[in-house]
Amino acid sequence: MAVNNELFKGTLQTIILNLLSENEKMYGYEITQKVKAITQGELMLKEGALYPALHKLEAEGLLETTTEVVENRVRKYYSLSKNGEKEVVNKLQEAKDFIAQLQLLLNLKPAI
Amino acid sequence: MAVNNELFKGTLQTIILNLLSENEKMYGYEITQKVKAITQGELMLKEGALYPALHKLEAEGLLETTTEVVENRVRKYYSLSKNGEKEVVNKLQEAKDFIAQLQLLLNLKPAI
DNA sequence: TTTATATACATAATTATCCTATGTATATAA
DNA sequence: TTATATACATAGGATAATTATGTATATAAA
Repeated sequence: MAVNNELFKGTLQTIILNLLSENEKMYGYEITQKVKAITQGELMLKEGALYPALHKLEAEGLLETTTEVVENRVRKYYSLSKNGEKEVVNKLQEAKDFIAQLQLLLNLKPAI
Repeated sequence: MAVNNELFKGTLQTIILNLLSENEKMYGYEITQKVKAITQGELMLKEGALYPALHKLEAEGLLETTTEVVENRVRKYYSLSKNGEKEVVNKLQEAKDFIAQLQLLLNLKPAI
């Protein structure tokens, strides 16, 4: 029973940047598997969404890459640049604000 | 300081349906003002997003309309249909699941 | 008086983001 | 030899929202 992927629009960059803030370096396929594991298979990050997003973040200077060959297959590792480290803080705050506002709008505010 | 509207993509229908589950009937302009008030001006619901969304929900049979003339201006009131009342429950659950997964992915899970 | 703002609806054109489908390539299990 | 997993990449299409524009009335400000 997967979640409605439509809702995750706009959150992909934040998810990628946050994963890379917790792991020194990750490669694309690894990111898809990590997302799958964290959400217990509910969110399947598609290649057609992931790779363009990674390329865009790299073009914006938020990610840096190194390539390694492992078992005759090329792996392209991504890691946060200095700017990426700064940006992930902003993106996470944006996400927090977004969730707070959405909970307000939908009356989902948990009684703490 | 407005939130990143990009993140709200996909949540608009849920927001509209939820507001209409709390109010017997609302008209478009009223919905934009209500959203503005709830979020204290952080989320500005644009007409170009709202009206097409209302028309779509009506076309799907989730909303019903009545028109009234108030101070020489036409108001088009929207209210939940029977199907709309059922659908708002599903949409809210989807939103809850989405928020939970996003909090997991971004390590925003509050320590309860 | 005419300009700006608020109210009230609507839609066309553009932009952004994601998904589906497809392609290349290696390794391993069935 | 077929399917599955690993690993990257991109073209084409779908969806949804934004921007811009249009119509129209009422009122406050300049």
